[in-house]
Amino acid sequence: MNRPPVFALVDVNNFYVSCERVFQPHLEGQPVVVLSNNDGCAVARSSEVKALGVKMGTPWFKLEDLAKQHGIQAFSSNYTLYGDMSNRFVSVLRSFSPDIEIYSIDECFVRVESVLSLYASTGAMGQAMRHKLKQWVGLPVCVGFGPTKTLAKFANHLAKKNAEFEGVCDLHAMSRPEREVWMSKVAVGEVWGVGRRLSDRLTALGVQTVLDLRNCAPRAVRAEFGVVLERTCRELRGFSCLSLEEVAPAKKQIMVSRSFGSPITRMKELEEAVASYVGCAAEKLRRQGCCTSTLLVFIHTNPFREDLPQRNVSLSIGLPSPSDDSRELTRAALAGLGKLYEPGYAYKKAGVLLTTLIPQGMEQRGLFDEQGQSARSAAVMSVLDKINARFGKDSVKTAACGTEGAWAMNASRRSPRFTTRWSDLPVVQA
DNA sequence: TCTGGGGTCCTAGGACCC
DNA sequence: TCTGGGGTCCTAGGACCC
Repeated sequence: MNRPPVFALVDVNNFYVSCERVFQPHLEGQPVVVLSNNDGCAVARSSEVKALGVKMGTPWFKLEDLAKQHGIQAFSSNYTLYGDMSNRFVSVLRSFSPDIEIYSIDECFVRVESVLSLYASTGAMGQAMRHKLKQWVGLPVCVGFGPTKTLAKFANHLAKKNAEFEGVCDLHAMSRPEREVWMSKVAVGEVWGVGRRLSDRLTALGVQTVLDLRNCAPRAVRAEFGVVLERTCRELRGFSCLSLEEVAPAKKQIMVSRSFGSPITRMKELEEAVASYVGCAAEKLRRQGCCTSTLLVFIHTNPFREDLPQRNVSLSIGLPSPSDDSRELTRAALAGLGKLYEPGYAYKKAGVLLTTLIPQGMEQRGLFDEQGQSARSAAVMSVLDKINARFGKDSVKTAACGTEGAWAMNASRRSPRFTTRWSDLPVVQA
């Protein structure tokens, strides 16, 4: 029963925009963008907006004229909504196959060779996925099938860009010459794992299309570009090098950083922002069941304002013994911030990075730690997390976070949390 | 006026060990 | 004139992903 692997890559079309449309159906067919934090850049575009030539990551202020002209509707990021919709997306996919890797908020790899016999064809399985996800969750997806992850990604790309596939592309169903024709039509930069830099270097060497890269000798690719691209090359040739990661590996670092709604000059506000980020990072840390022994704090000014003095500094702080206690981490971070802060600059962004993450119970305790201290700390943090889980984020936080939030980011265009707050439930008129 | 956030992996070089 | 071999750990920087 050792069938060769068949990977499906299921990807939601314009995920954030599609989530907004589920609860605001009048947006269907309209040009819509979703903006990054602080309403900075366009990070999701409806097909109507893409057709206007708007590129991923375009700053919103550069788009406003075009938006007025074409009636583009813009939304602030509503991560609570997108996260919840993502969970629903995954749970529907699990009804097709138990072998799933959640690759990103809007994409899953699925191993399907063990369940394909339930369908008339691989393509039929793909259409069944599309139909069920649209009906149950309201999200439009494309599906690509291939013998490796990289090829499934490529198939998904074809399904997205070419209407004749009707949202599902199965590379197995093609003849070899047919596959090669498609590979010769797509630029090498579209391959998963080939970014701008590699794409430029490859093109300069005459490797311009997906087919060109597939036809390279893997050994030569390794010598010139390293082991990562060699794997990509082998995957394009149909040898599976990347396996399905069903259990998400524990994070190796936890980062929380934000740009401010408006620049900050005062220490007090920086402290509040950093304390808030630490609280958020510490909560993630506890959810993963880890503690940390190193914490990095950074602050910087707005790099786009070349007319203003710039400051970009960070400090790594070692803790006397590993901790997951928001209060201890906050103390350490604020002490570090005190050393970084210089008046006279307009700070635009700050952040916290937890690096050395150690599983709970494996930590090396300090020689002079008091007995029982850790148990008390764990009890307090557990209550804190329970209250916030029940009554909403930030119901309880350290006093260092302040209450004014003058530094908070802009999100004036955010839609309601339709699926996660009683007060935001959509109302259906009878 | 206005430009996101959060990750991973690989490599090279230096410090240090026996 | 002439100075080994094998290894780990850490950091910084570069590349990639969504």
